[in-house]
Amino acid sequence: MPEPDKHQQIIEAAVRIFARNGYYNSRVSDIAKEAGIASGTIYLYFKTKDEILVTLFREKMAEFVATVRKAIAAEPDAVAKLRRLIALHFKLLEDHSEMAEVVQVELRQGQKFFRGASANEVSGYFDLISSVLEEGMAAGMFRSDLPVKTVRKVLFGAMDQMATSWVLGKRGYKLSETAEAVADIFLKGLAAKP
Amino acid sequence: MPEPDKHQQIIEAAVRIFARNGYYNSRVSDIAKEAGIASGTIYLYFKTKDEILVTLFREKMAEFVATVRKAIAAEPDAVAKLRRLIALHFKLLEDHSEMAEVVQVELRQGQKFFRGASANEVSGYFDLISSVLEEGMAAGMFRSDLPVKTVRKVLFGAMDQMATSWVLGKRGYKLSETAEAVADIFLKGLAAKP
Amino acid sequence: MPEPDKHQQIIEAAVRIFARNGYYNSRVSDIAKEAGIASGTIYLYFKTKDEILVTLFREKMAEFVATVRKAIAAEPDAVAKLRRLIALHFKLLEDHSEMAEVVQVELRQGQKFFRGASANEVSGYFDLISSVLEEGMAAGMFRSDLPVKTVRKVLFGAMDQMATSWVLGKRGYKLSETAEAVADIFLKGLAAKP
Amino acid sequence: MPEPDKHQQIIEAAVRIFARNGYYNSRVSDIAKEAGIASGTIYLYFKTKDEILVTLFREKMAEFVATVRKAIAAEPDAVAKLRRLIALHFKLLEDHSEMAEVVQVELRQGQKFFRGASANEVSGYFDLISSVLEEGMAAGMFRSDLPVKTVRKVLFGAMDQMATSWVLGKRGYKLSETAEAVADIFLKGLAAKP
DNA sequence: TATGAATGAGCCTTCATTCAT
DNA sequence: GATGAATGAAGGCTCATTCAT
Repeated sequence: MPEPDKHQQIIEAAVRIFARNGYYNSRVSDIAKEAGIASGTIYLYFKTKDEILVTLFREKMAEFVATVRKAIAAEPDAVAKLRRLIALHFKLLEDHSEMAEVVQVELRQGQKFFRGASANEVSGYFDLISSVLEEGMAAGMFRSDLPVKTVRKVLFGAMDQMATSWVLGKRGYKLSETAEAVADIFLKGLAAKP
Repeated sequence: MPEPDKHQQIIEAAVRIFARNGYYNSRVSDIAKEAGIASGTIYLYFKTKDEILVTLFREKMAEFVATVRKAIAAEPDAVAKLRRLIALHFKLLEDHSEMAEVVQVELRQGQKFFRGASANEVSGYFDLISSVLEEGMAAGMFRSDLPVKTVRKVLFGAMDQMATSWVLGKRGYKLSETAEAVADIFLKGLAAKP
Repeated sequence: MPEPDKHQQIIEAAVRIFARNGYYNSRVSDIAKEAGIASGTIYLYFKTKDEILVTLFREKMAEFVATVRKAIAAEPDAVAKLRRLIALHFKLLEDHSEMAEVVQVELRQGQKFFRGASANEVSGYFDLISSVLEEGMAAGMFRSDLPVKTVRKVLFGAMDQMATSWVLGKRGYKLSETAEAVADIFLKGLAAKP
Repeated sequence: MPEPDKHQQIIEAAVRIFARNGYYNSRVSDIAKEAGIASGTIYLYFKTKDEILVTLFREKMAEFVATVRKAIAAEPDAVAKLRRLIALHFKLLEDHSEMAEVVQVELRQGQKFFRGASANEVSGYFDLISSVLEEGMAAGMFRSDLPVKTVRKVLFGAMDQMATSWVLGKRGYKLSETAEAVADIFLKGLAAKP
């Protein structure tokens, strides 16, 4: 009976290793060493090296989405939900900087990440964002003259780029402190008011 | 005397091959075959496989930035420039779909791309965007109460995500037709007007 | 736990392969096949192909010197020691003809052998020869009017050339039977006595 | 009509290059550059890279033997001839230190040098040495109780080792100044006289 | 379950040699 | 003859994966 502990150990070790060296420059044996087990043992829990990456992302993403979903549920309206979502997106990455490194930088491996299994995981988050947008439109708080999909991509892209930039810049400032500005642009736009 | 033609042949072949298989799943010999030359010939023009990727990006990016810069120079004001920039960003990727594949998907190899030499190339584009934003702020067309850097990241992130999504979705629609919606959100914001 | 057996297997296989084809014309995979293992296994025991050669020489040389040292210790005086050393030098090469092939012919790779690590191993043998010479000089059995270093080189060179010539001549006679003549020339000289 | 000049240029360039980097670490293109010609031109004068080495040795060796032969012809008897031969052997190497590097160190490539064509060239020198020895034996100046071949090998080996040692020791002293000691040991032997 | 030694397919790169100009 | 760009075979080394213990 596979120990869930060991599974988790491997995932956590992989996060650290991938964050440090990148996926292609990490050996399975590096992960094993970091996890304090033999490299063969990895294969009792994961079929391939790729599967580690995919599983890691799947699980972390699910956790992430669950946390965000729960948090925004407590907010009174779509605008508040949106602000909370943005703030939390940044806060969670900030608090898990190794994971942020993996997600923002290492996981952007073409074939492996964007296509393939992980697509499904990401779409869970996309759906969550979309639901907030739709709620806001229905409530008349958000404009309804734009395709939700486009709006969702614009918002996600904006947050994602903020995060990537923060990771690449060696995390030299607090990502979460930029949340309000991002929410503000997204809600009110850049144009000067007449 | 190394022919510039051959250099270009190799770059173009590499774009096609990387777009098809991804960088790590492309053999140098694949590129050579695609270019119709012997694999050893590659090494008369590039020191390593990595250098092909980096050079490819550098040159294509420089071209891209030059094209955009020239186009927006003709526009009368910052708002027009911004709309033109967004439209062109999408149009150029649309017209070079293999390059788009490489840039949006394959090139996101952590260590190799974001860090390293390519960082400089990207920042050329970032600077261009920033200059438009600053021009608009100076002219009173854009809000001045937000950090330019943040605004720039939001815009770039939005465009980038639109592009990535389009590439991953097998380019099943016209990316350039989404340009106006993106510009609109960015300028006017999502919030419903009172 | 890396098996010492396998280390030795590889060394012995390498001796046979190098003796047969020469270092530069031997593939690592040839050694692996000869040792009855997979070629990747070699790299669990040696970092590079070069390291096999160097290690091989180091170990065999240490063995050689130890054997000679032990044998001459039993001899009563410097002349007897010298004769024994010459006889054993030849006998040992004769009994390990593949190793002789490698040492006399293949190992004379400029950069790799003479310079570099192996220099230290050779000097162990040189020191042993020198100590016998010095003992003989101190005892008044050998002339003291000549630099020990020169005498040592002359002796070693003479033995070495005898060995090389024997190896190149396909070992068509018994090398050890020439030992006495060599010792005789070295001790008494070529000049006719008045 | 192949220019003899170009042939010689290539040989001289090869001596310098091989002396500097060793045979296996020298590229044909290095030799070409050193000779101030295009690498393809080499192949108008030599069939292969190997042939350069072999020819180089053949020609230099022939020159060497001719010089020594002529010099000793002028000497009155076998002892004088022998002393002259030893002195000249050292002197010539000393005066052509790049060639010495090649001959003593780089040329000792098993398969390529000792066997194969070069064997013939060396034997010319061996014959010359033998002829002096035989002359001395016939004249009663040298002992006749030893096989000429053995005596010849001992002498050549002694000289060769002196030279090798001098080359490896970065030529930090004058090789030619050791000639007398070598001759002395060879003629009178090491044993103390009663 | 756990181990880690062993496997061997895979690939980048080098460089002697060729040949069209 | 001279050039040097082009060729392409060859091989050292890595590392994900397996499997006997």
